[in-house]
Amino acid sequence: MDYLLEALTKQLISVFGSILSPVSYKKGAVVQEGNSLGDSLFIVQSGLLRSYYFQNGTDITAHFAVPFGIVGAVDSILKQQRSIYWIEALQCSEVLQLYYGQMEAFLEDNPEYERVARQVLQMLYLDLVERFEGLMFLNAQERYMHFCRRYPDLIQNASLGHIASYLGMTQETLSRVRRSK
Amino acid sequence: MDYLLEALTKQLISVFGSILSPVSYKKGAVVQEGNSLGDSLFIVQSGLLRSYYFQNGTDITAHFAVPFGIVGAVDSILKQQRSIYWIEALQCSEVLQLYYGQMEAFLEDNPEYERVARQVLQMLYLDLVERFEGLMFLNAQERYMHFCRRYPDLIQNASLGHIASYLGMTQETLSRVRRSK
DNA sequence: CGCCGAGTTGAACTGAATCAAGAAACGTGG
DNA sequence: CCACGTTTCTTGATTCAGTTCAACTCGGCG
Repeated sequence: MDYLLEALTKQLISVFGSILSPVSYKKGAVVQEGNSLGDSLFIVQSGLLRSYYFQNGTDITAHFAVPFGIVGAVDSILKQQRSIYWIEALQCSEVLQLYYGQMEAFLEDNPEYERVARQVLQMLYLDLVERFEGLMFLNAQERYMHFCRRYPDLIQNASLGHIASYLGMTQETLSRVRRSK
Repeated sequence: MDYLLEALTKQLISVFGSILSPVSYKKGAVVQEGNSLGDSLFIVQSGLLRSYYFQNGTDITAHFAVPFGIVGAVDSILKQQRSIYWIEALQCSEVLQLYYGQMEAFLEDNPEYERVARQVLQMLYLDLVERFEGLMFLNAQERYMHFCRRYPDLIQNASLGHIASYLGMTQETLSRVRRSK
């Protein structure tokens, strides 16, 4: 699954190379403010980012982005509205910033690359299907085990609370799950 | 939200018109067998279809497709593998069948229409985000109320069990939710 | 040192699942 | 048109996973 992501990301970099800007963030930095127009996607080269939003005042992790991963305010980009998502660097990170407007313009001129954009979206979609089914059919422990297999590196680098909200459980529950296995 | 879907579907019909085949199904008909290569998308013109799959022997509704909606074995199409989804007509229905292979070939020749395909995928994605967040943050009653607002016609045409599994609850729970409000 | 955020642990509570039994609705054939 | 069996829906009693709330531990770091 992840080699697929890697291949796709490399393709993305080679196709959009001319409009990508490398940026570095240090640990804790805000990459993109919420409640604003999120105009970029970020392709992670090293480090770790997280997107999150607030639901009744509590911080909910929407997505973790590890190397070769992509993160962005998808709602803002797809719906042309202010984003609910904040993006922050959980570790010192290097990313390639891709302005969505520039990408659109580029694709306008080079529609033969639309396919790559579509594949990125397909990947996002399939990812979400997996998370959705996890919520539907797996209990807290199973979701966590699945997460550990999928993102082994995150277990040390993301905090309990961040992971718990990503998995749709309280941090107390995740803490108990961890102890019990 | 739904006028957007309607606009997109009309665009889809006008762009791919030459490779769409009208087909009719009577109530209860199997539109596409599961466990096979699902090679088509279906654009609903009238009636009601449902896609579903089996999870530990129980029938889970993945998607309802009302007029202007689209249904297909997305897993099969995106991952090139046998589909877990079955598609059936819940009412006598008229659809436009779009063979995915033909669509790919068509897009190969006319990449300027890739954008339309991407928009369809975006819509599927945003739909799924909404369902995901519903599962995360809403209780059984809230999910059902949301469903009623979104698909008012389905309440009479789909069975309790079909709706319950779509919403991620048992049919007993849905029955109680209905009584209580 | 003492504070502060992050994680742990405990006890009580709760929404929904499960299991089991009936009631209603439905269609099919006599 | 009724009788029958099947499927769909309802209702009740019980159980359980996970939440909530509250207190406590631990490990830095000023």
